[in-house]
Amino acid sequence: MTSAATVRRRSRVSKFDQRRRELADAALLALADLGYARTSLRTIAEHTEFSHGLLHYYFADKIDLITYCVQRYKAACVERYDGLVAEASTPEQLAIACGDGLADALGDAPLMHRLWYDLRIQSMFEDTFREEVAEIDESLQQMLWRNVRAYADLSGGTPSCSPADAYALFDGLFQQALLRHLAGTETAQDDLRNGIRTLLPRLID
Amino acid sequence: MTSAATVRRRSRVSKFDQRRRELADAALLALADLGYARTSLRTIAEHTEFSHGLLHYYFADKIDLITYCVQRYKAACVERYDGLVAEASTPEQLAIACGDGLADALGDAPLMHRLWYDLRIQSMFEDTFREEVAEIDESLQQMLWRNVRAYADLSGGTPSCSPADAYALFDGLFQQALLRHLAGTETAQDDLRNGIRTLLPRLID
DNA sequence: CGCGTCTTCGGACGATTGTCAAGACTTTTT
DNA sequence: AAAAAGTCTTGACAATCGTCCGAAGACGCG
Repeated sequence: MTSAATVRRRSRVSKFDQRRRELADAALLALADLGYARTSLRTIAEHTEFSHGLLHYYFADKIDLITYCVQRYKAACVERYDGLVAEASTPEQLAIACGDGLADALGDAPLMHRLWYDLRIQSMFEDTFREEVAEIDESLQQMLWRNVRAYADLSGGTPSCSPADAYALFDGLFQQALLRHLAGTETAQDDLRNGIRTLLPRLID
Repeated sequence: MTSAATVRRRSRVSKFDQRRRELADAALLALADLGYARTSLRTIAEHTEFSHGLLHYYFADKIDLITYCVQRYKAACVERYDGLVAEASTPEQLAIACGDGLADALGDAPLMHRLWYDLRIQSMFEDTFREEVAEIDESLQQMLWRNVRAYADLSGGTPSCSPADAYALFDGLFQQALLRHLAGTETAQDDLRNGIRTLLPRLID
């Protein structure tokens, strides 16, 4: 195989992958709008400039598409939260930054977070996504644990709970705030901010 | 209207309601099996001894049925958790009892709790159940708050967070444990037990 | 018994679903 | 330019969905 052929082939493959990503991103928008239970392949296609038949050219079936969507979502999550470990010189600053960060995330993209929780629940019924979902949960847990450790360092203590427990506690606050936020409660973001800020010191000895 | 007629009518009405409850309970089993997204009226009927047409005799439409299911579920929840405030003479005993209680609930009926989380997510997409779901959340929050207050009394302190935050934290631990339990993690129940036991003292000043 | 009301059944409907295949259009290769 | 490969549209399919309806069964009352 010549070098030129390799480049050409690579280009085709990458174009194929690029369209896959494009379609998956449109599908994510549809899913965020309607939720897993109410999203069909045709409504997904309506979120693109293409027809519904094309989806089966780029994806084997619906499960394949949604699995790929979840992976895309995960990539976006990791990328977004990777540089999110706030820089702060005092534990109070870090706690505030952490609360603000999560409250902003809640306010900026509530529908995407709603979708994430939806898919995570679906993974309890269908084991097709289970693995992917578990990986996302894992990376979110690690992201949060970095913050907890940074807070412990700044305050001169050590974390007094497991990373899994810390993540579960933060996630509980976030999900409850999302629930209220979508129900129209104005104070949901502020409550989350305060909840996070007061939670952090509780996790340190 | 004669007295006899009243009795007859009452009897008819109560028989009508009784069958509604019966069908709703069967529907809950189907929902617990398959989840909201995958449960149709015909699969619900297959969980009963009746045909699918009967469902529309007792319920106006599918939303009516599921709404009634959620109400039934709520009634069961409140009844179950109302007498669950453990009797303990030391804070340590109460913390252990609380952890054991939630861990047992997780182990006894994981599918029902999975359904609860599913419906709570659906309430974020469809506002039909939103009210009912919020009421259930409220009662669960109150149940947990009774335990937190009892713990505070026994340990001679006062709760240092809001009821909503306390519930969110407990719920986060429970949901994460459920996720792991259904994924096959053997230690999920024990982790939940420990998580609850160590969480309670953190909420008290 | 006969009549009327309450229950239940089972088939049918139109709409929607996931899937697929045949063909048209576009781009690349020879 | 011809041929080939890749991309996209369209229409159809079988299955399933929620819903509705006519008829048959069950039951109570005169």
